[in-house]
Amino acid sequence: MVNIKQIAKQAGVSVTTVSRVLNHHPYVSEDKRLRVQQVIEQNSYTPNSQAISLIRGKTRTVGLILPFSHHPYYHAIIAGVMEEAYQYGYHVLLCQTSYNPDQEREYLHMLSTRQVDGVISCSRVLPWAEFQSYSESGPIVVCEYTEQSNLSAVYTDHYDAFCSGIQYLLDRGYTRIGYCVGRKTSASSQARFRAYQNTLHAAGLEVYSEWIFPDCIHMSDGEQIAKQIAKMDKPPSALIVTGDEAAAGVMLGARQYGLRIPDQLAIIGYDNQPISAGLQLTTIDQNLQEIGRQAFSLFYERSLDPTLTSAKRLIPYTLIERSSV
Amino acid sequence: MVNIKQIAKQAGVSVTTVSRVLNHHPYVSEDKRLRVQQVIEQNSYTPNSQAISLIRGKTRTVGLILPFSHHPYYHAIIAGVMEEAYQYGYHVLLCQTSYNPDQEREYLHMLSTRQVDGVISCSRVLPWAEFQSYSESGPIVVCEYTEQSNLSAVYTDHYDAFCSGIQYLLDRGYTRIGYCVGRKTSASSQARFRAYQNTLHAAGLEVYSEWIFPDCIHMSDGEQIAKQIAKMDKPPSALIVTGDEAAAGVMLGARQYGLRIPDQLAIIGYDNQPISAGLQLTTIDQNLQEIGRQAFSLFYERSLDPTLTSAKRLIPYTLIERSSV
DNA sequence: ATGAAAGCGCTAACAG
DNA sequence: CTGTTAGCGCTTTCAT
Repeated sequence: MVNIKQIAKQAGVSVTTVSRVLNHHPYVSEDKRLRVQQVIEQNSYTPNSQAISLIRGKTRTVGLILPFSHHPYYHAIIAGVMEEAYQYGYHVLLCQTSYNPDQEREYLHMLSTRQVDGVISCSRVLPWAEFQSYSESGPIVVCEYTEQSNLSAVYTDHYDAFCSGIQYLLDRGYTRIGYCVGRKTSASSQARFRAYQNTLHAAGLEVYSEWIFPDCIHMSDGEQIAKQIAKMDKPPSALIVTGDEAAAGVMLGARQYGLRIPDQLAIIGYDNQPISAGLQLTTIDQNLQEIGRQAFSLFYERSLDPTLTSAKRLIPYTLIERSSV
Repeated sequence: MVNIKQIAKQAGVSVTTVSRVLNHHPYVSEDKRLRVQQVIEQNSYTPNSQAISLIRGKTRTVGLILPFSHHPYYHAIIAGVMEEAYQYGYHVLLCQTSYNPDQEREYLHMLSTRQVDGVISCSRVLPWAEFQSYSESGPIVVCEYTEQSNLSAVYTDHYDAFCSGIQYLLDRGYTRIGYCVGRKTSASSQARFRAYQNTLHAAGLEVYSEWIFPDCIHMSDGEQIAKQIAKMDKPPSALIVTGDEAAAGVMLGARQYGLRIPDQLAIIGYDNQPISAGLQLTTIDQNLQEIGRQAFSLFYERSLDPTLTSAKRLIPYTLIERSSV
């Protein structure tokens, strides 16, 4: 592997001059610049980015932490982050945690070891205090709501979005409303539970805990839930499912188990994934790609100017009406 | 940021000793080891990985090149690569090319700049000769068939898989067989065309070019094709669609445009994605996750032992019978 | 068992 | 405009 020293020698100049040519500095005579460039070409020399990262203290890489890379929800965010990162010449290091706190620590730790300039997290499992402590080593952006002062955040108002989904169902005469979420303990699931309680209470309706289905993430989860509902004595007549993939599962399961949509079961999905368009599924689009883009740009701004304080960005959602309600 | 020198000073030892402790070398007295470890803890010191990469000439990172991160096909491969990479303590850098040759070059170039130890490519657009030239700087694995001697490859026998799909349809009495592919010019599409021609000719059937649909990648593409088919004077009665997402689109479109499945249109998908299970779609599973895993392990072996020559690995496929045929 | 010193490949004062 | 020099933070001979 040829290095800058050898280039300098071959071109008969100092390494500094080579460095200047490399970095497009002014004050290099035209003939030397040409000579150096020629030698660089001849040797197809390229600077070692490890050395540059070491000296500059920057890697132009951001870590993207997610629980698993197997779900369209994360793909949408990945796509948004990648799009923006590419714009600014940054690389994205994929960090899969499987919700394992040790693995999460390990990845956050890359901030301390300067392997990445910052981190974007889609799935914190560590307690906020510990999680936040890593931000001493570089900007961290989370894709969920937080009040932690050192963390930047890009998020959907899940409470509000859920209320509006429920209200949409109420407005259309549905009174037996249920919902499906992913991990019950997540902050967004808790916000949704509050939204559910408050909106139904306000409408003078009762809340049945049997109509709340947790651990509904993949298509197969949705199918199982449809199966359950088909057997219930007192089934919900409408369902909000936080994720189009799972919602699609409910739809397909409903078909299998003889539930007509939307007559017997109305469904609102989440995220406006391609599948929701295909199935004519009404859905709440929380604009995941935009969340990814904004997450990167929040990281980027703070990376350029470390004196910047953390920022919070609320991303608006849209209810997309199709024919599953 | 505290460095090894400061740790050494605080612990009253040399940097060498600290380095030894860090790297679990023998020949460090127990008391010094303890002292050093304490100081490391106190300062929550972590070695700078840029410096280590620089000195070792390795980054423990592999670049994963793909055209876009917006399709379940790539997610499955990503998941496989990530799984294996994690096992060996490697990181994965995501490199999105949008099929742009310049971008592809740029990413391959990271091999020369030592930003990654190797590259796994799911989407080569550069000519083989140029593409292969980058392998001088490190191992490259492609997820497609190639005869290039310096490239490792993990691939499905697309010719064979396609033949068996067509044969499956022929065996069930279908004679008007068509198919959908992604990019028509890709090597796999060409193999499929040959498989199509040869198998149909062997069966004494004619080949209609109108039954070959290119650019069928996303769900919406599939829907459009169903629409076209519904309008055709002489429509195919069976279709192989290389990708379950697109196949799902065809199914859903078929429903919309009044084609019964499988009576009026039989469909075989590809990849055994979750959606195919949901829709009861018969599909050819080319085991994408395994392709990802093997791709990493091929990279890994060559990275450990650079004298190793390139390897080719054929991954078997399976036809999964459900009810769309 | 321990440390001094020489780099890894590059950038950036500083001096000319 | 150009080159000398001192590091960036770490590992690794080579002495001791």
